[in-house]
Amino acid sequence: MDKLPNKPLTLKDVALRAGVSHSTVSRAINHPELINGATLERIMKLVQELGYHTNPFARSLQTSHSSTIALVVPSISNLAFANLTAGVQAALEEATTRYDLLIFSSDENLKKERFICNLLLQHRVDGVIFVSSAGGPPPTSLLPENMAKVLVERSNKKVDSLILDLEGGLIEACSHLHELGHKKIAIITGDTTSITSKERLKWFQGALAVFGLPLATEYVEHGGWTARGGWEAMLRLLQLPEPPTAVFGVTDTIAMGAMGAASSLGFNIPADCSVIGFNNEPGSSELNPPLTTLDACSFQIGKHAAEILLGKIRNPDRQPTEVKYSLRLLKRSSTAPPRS
Amino acid sequence: MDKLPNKPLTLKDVALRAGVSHSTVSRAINHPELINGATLERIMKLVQELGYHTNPFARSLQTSHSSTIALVVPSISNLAFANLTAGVQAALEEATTRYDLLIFSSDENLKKERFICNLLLQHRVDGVIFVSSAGGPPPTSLLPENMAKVLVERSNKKVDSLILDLEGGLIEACSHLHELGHKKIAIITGDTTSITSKERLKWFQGALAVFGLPLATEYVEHGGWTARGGWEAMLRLLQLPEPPTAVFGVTDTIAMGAMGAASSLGFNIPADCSVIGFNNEPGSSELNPPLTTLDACSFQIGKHAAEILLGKIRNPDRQPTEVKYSLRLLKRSSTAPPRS
DNA sequence: ATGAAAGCGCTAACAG
DNA sequence: CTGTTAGCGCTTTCAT
Repeated sequence: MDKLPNKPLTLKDVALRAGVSHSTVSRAINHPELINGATLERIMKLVQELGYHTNPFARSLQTSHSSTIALVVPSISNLAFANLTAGVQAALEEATTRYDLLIFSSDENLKKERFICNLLLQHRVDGVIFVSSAGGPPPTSLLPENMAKVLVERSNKKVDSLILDLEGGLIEACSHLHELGHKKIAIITGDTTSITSKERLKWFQGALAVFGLPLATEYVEHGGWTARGGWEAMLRLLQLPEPPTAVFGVTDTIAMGAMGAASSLGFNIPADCSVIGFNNEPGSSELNPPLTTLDACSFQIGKHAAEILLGKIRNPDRQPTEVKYSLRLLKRSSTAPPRS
Repeated sequence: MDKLPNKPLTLKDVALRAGVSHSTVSRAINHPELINGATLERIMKLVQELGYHTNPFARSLQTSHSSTIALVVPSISNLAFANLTAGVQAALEEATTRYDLLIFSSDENLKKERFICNLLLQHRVDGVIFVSSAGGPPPTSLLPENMAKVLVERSNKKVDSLILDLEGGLIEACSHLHELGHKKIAIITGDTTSITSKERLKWFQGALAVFGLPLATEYVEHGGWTARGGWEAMLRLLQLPEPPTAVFGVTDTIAMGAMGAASSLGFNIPADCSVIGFNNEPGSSELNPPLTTLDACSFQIGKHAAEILLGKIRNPDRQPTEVKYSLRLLKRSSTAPPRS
């Protein structure tokens, strides 16, 4: 008739019923190989029946690790990052040891990123995955040397990192456009300041150069990472005295907005203007028209990042590596030869 | 020259330097009003300088609350839920006391949902927000009475819940279609089993009835919650001997896929077929054409849910309430009169 | 207003 | 193989 909010069981409760000491129960759970077969069985059955669960606070206090990892993304409400997050979750579910996932949004804001680092420190997460942080140096320096880290889309010799082969990917994209006969090719980046934008712009320009194509300043627009931004940028591009015949959006979302804008103006995609995106976000192949894009395998990368992180936690002495993902160009219907 | 991975400071470290006992430091942090002004100041300055942070495990072990809340969504890589998540994060950031956010995906899977409940139990989260759980009764019964909970898009007298006014919203949507002159209206749901699908279908059918419109069985399709699914469902609909002149997708993502499919077949949206979505996901207004949709304010709802949860944690005795969100129909360009 | 002491539940020596 | 013991770092009576 215990009316109290049933207090969780403790090791002692189990020990009492099993007729052993609480440390034996602890051992049974953490190092079963050290326990007599019969006793072990008896204990584990009891644990099952009673539904005992180790108090994570007590355990963490003792072991000083939290079984928690953190993921820091610029924004969770961005399909590519949401996808990457799902990949991380998937890896965590497959892992043999349970890890909880704490998610933070940095909003591409350096100050907030530092604040988050502080939080990670306080909460003593076992590891952290940083995705394409804001400008400046990755904030990993604010974190203890011995905290496992992996960087995504940002490189740093001293930390494991997963990066994209922007050079190769953008050459492939520009090659495609070049083969179709495009000469006037514009780009819509996310913003003017973020490293992500700058890098994609840089390699895009480099790729154009490979084909002897210049990049006029008026062909560099900024879309604020949103569909709306892509829309507005496209409007500006299309109003140019000499509008581009092809546009690269540094994100599918931006590219989608660009296509919407063009269509709203009565332009036909791809006949009047080709569009290429980046990420292969879910749904991009169902747009009108289906979007040609560079597939960045966000889910896969998230999963891989988590696997690397878990490995690093298990074996902290492994040398940091950098793995480079190549981008695959998915040719769909948003690209075609320019109107002659 | 301490080479060790600098161990975090403890209360004792601070106490030592401040020339007081560790309990005084603890009090200074948790109950400053009990401490002598001068001492308090001295201690807090030290805390600042040294960068001391309470060890969360020790505190939680003592207080048995975790300063962590959980969010359980069907899938994080779904724009509406990602948006809702962002709303939850926003509320947490604005709150006076820090709470960490643990995120779980239930995949609309009852078994997994139960597993997650188990996890929540083990991790002793202070509260949980369940979003449109899988079929069956909400799993809140598996959780201790005294754990704060809020349900989103699922109602339950005994728990705070946020629900959508599907009835009103769908009547508005159908009214719009009816006024435009549509008679042959189809629906693409998410799946055949989930409560979310069933409810939206039910109220859609009810809304059609309000205008004297029947819903033929062949006008009920299922899109698996994805753009691809919406695409395929639309293909089936359009191949019917008598294809619908308007389609309601229970999700913008599904509706987007439906529009893409129609376009790929050479149909013009909205001239040949109107499309209405649900959620007003980011980007829906930049589609080709911009999608008419029922705005479900996901971000706002997430934020509100978190606020309610925090209130509940603070004041557990408050009566559970149910707040109903009305849906606003955003008329954009994907709806028009049917071809005469 | 402050200190001493107990103990949250657990893990990991250390004995036996 | 198992029990005893000593903390992990903190909050909170209970004294003073």
